[in-house]
Amino acid sequence: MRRDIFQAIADPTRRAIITLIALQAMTPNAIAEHFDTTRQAVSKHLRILTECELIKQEQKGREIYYQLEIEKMKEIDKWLEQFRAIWETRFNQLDNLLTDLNGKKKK
Amino acid sequence: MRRDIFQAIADPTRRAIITLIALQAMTPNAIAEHFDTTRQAVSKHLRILTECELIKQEQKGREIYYQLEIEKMKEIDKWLEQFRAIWETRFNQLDNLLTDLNGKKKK
DNA sequence: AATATACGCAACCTTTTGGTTTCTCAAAAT
DNA sequence: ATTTTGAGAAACCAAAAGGTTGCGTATATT
Repeated sequence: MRRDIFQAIADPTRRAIITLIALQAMTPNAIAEHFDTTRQAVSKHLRILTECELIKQEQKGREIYYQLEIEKMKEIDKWLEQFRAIWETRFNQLDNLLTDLNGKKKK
Repeated sequence: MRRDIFQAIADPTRRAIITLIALQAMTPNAIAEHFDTTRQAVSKHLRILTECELIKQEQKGREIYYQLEIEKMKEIDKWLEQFRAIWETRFNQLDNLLTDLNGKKKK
């Protein structure tokens, strides 16, 4: 069973859950109300998200509040870093090209 | 058949392919040499990546070079944006807290 | 004490995924 | 002209994903 962040965010429902609880912790029932599935299905998604440590639980009486581990989200950002370097380079190349063209014009 | 970027980058082999061809276009055979699978398996991954427009092909004789569509990668970045806002806010809150503590110390 | 609620867990089912093997076709090499 | 090489397409398969229903248990409510 592969369980990493990229796997976790592949599912659109899970991405929606992440967005939903990003600002405030919620219980499985409360979350399920936002979707067109059963609580159990949501519960499964929550388990997957928990297993890859994207969310954490906090028990309050018989209710369990799920909260986003925002720090973990940075791992995606970290992976993107290598490509960001490329698209910024592309931008710089364009920039240089424009500068060169300007230079030629001025000559 | 769901075919979006998040789905595409969920597979570790596909992420590796993306990284591999990020800097220079490669043929399926050349790509497959880097992995422990058959060319056909790689070919399937390439098809999925092509379908969600993360890569594009360029035919040269009987060889097909696959190249990363770096622009498409920005869509992931775009999704992350909402969370970046949160983790920067958290940082600011911490910053404010530290400032407050400093203020109290100074009093 | 009895009932209702919140939740996780397990069993089960269907569809999707990731892979392999085989086939075909077009371009290159001999 | 024949053979080799690069590559997509199709058929097939095992494993995983995503969902459902049913059950057990702990906490609240009455």
